[in-house]
Amino acid sequence: MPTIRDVAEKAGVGLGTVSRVLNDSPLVSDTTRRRVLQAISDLNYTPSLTARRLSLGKTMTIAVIVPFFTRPSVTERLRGIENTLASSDYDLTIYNVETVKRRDECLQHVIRHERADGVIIISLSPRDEDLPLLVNPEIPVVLVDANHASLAVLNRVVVDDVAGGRAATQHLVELGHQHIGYISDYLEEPFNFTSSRDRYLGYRQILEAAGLPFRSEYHGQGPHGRQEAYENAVKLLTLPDSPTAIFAASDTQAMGVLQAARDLGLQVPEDLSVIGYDDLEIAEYLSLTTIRQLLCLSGQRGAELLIEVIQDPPKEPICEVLPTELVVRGTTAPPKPEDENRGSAVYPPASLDNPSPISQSWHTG
Amino acid sequence: MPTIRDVAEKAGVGLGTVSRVLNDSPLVSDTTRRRVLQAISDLNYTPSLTARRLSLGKTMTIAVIVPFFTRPSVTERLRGIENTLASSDYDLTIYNVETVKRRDECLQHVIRHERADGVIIISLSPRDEDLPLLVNPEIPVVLVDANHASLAVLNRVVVDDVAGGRAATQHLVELGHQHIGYISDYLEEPFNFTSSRDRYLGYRQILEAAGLPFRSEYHGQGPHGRQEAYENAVKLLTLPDSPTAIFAASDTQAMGVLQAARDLGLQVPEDLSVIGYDDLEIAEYLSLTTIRQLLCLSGQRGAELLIEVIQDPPKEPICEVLPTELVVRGTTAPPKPEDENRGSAVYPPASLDNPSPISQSWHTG
DNA sequence: CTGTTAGCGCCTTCAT
DNA sequence: ATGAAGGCGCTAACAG
Repeated sequence: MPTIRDVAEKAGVGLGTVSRVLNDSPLVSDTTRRRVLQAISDLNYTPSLTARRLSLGKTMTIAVIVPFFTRPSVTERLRGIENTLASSDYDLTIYNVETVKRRDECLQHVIRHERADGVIIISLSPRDEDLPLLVNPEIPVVLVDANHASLAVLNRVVVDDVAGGRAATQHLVELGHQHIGYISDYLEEPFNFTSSRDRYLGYRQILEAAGLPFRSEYHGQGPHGRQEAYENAVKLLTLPDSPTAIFAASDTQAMGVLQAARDLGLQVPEDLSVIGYDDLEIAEYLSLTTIRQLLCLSGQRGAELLIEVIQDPPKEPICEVLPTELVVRGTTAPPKPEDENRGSAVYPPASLDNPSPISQSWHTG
Repeated sequence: MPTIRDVAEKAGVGLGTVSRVLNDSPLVSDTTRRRVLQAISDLNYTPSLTARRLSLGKTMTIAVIVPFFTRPSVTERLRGIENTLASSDYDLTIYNVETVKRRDECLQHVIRHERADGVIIISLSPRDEDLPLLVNPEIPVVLVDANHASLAVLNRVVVDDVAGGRAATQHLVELGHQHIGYISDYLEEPFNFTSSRDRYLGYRQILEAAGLPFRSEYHGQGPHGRQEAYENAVKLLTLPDSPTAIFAASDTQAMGVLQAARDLGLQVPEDLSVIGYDDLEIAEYLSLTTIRQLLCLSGQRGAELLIEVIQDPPKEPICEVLPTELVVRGTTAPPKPEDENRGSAVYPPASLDNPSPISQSWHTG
């Protein structure tokens, strides 16, 4: 493997000159430059990234710490990051986090020296005990999708999930629903995700504003996932006084709700309205009403912000808020009139123990 | 930022000694080691990865070149890679490729010096002109999901997609279908993906074995994607003599087929059988019959293989073949008897120009 | 304009 | 068991 020294010899020039043409400095005569270039291509030489990193004191890479990076919402964010990094000089290294232990490892090791020039942390909202690490970090940090009062000291790109939660709930209220369920991740879980909590707040705010009581049995929490949401939805929908509408904290969870409705023989949106959150690509396929957030853009802005911050650190932490938008499709409609005075519904329990494979059937209202 | 030299001074030892305890060499007395360790923790010292890389001549990172890394099948593979790398000392850097130009850039730059100790290339089947780069690479290369005769010289992890294509088609034939369509990516496209082609071969083989004619109008090709598959499916299903079953080259494309069936008022599986490929998580949700391939495992094996190859290069290229499996769910069934002698079906063209949002309804046979 | 020199931080001989 | 010295490949500052 040829080094810069070999090139210098071959071209009959000094070592520094080669370096200069490599970094296209203007301080090289055209003829020398040509000679060096020739030698470079003769030797099939490529500069060593590692050596250059050491010399420059930069790693030329950006690290992303991300939980569960196969979740569609997460990959969209990553795509935004990758896209903007691709047109920069930074490499992208990914640390996927699926356990609390690994999250802590990553926070400790990655943010420290030499692994990256900057870090983007997705959806992981640092605990108070992590803050010291992040507030005066050795390398710049940008948080994406982590909203927390105490995070005001950090650079971040967020969405107003409380407002999103309000928008979703408001939509259902305006349709005339009075029995509105909410299905989400555990509000308290070890990763300290904030989105379910914030959307929950918005949900509560609208209920209150509309004079509707909050009922804890209308709130199904569980691990993130379609299947878990399915189970929670079944619980809500078999309640004596079951909701006529369900707000799911993500499109994935909304899919579980739709599945539950199907298996219980409920028509969507006639018998049950469902609204999701995210506007994944699949939401359109399912004709799912949802709250759109700009996932890909959040990654893009996060990466752009990080690069800015690396280039010149801001005095004050920067916070960028991305908008949300209600997208009305086919899974929400006014409740049936008779739902007003319905008693306890009875469903064939057989379909629960042994849910029929698929018998889906809903129409736009 | 403290260096090894600071630690040495603080501990009152030589620079080499610190290095030794860092790499837990046995050639250090217990007392000295303790003293050094103390200094390290006092100074909150961490060794510089970059310097160590340069000195060791290793990058301690593995690069993955991957097209369209937001596709679910791809992220599953990536997850397998990430998981096995997480428990190793390697970092993972990702090069996402969405254009041919970028693919070529990546092949050129990444495989060359110093960016990584090894490369995993997913689903990108190198052209003959790329082979020289890969056959005597500067760093080890493992291909995942790239099957090609001329690739026998490379390490790789593959699935027998021809067999998978056969299995899918065979299943439909056994159910009694005689009019079987195939919807896939373009068989020839710039990225040189092999999967659609191989599955196509399997499809053809079974048709022939079953004495069924191949009809080119039964093969819909287009760019990868649900929407594109939808449009192709509509074409097939509005043919005068439309197929009673469709084999889609991926679950994503199968979703487009299901959507088309829905919009055309066809019941699945009564009027139309659909089989996909991959067994994505969503396949179960959709009760989609499909060919399962072990996506996550393919990534895992790829990473493991690469690490092996880095540690000691094999004499002969290693090829590992992963199995496929037919998973029968609710979208395939025998054709209706009356389909045998059906003429040209007539569908309301309105539903094509303005497809109804969702009116899905199928049952297991 | 260009050659030379001194690091960047660490690992690894080589003496001791 | 340990300290000193040389080198990994490159950049940047300094003379010329």
